[in-house]
Amino acid sequence: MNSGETSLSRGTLARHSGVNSETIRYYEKKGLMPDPQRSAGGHRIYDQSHLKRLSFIRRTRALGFTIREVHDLLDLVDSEEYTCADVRDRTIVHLRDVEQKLRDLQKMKRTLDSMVSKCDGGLVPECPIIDALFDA
Amino acid sequence: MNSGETSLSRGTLARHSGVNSETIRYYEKKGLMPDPQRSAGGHRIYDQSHLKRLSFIRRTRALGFTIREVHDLLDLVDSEEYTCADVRDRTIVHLRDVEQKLRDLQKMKRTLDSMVSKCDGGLVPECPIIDALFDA
DNA sequence: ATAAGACCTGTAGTTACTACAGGTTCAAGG
DNA sequence: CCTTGAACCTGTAGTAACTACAGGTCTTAT
Repeated sequence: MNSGETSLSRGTLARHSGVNSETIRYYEKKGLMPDPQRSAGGHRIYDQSHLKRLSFIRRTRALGFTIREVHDLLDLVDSEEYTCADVRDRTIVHLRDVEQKLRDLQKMKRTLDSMVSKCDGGLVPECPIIDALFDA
Repeated sequence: MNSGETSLSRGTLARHSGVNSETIRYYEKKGLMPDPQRSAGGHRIYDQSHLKRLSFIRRTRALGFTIREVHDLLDLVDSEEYTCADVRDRTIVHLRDVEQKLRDLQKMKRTLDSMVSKCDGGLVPECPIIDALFDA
């Protein structure tokens, strides 16, 4: 059995995804991760698709999306029962949000870049970083 | 008095920054916001610089940085006592993080863009969005 | 066969807010 | 000047999203 399918324990999934193993249980309870298969003794059994899903959740959370929003994004994937118009509307909301985050990060990157390049061993230059990043 | 300086109450600062007014108190307790001036009766008095700082905090938190990390970024601004090498090292750490977040967001934006453009009124197309966004 | 280590459930603690209770101050209208 | 209602004060309690622990069971390498 299990020729091409690698099965993973919760701990292994945790190590591979970078998500704390307790958090995996938490995501299951919150409905972000599906109830997985179980061994005869009750241990959770995961596969590659769970790893992808969990990595997606980790990165999306790290970008500041709430659990609710991640759930929403995953619904776009999981469900076949929305109309295309629904999906488009929901997607556009997230897209606006993503675009704003992108602009903010680009500003931040430019400022950090310029700080790094200005620093050449002396004392701290005058860095009105807040002004540069976010004018009011 | 107060010719060019507009002074702001906590509520006004909250409305202008988009940060909950209770959260302003919280940030003060955590040392992200400075102890502000007080009126004779004890009310907090803010100015334009507080507004900038608070907006910075809000956006940076929305990008998934922890309070600790925001504190760290603000330290780069506030302090004159670090050497330039210190600042550069700390900045580079954040820069790597920002660059990863940028890559993730760009992937997410591309996928959302393509979802929106594919949707033209029918049913949901097959969207293996997780695969598209984050291959394992 | 057995013992260390990973897993099980349920619960309690932490971080980052957010809301409320009970009282004081401010500022606009009379 | 006085009132009165909104906004503010402090301290504390509640929520979201984890994270850790306690006490017991299962797995797996020897």
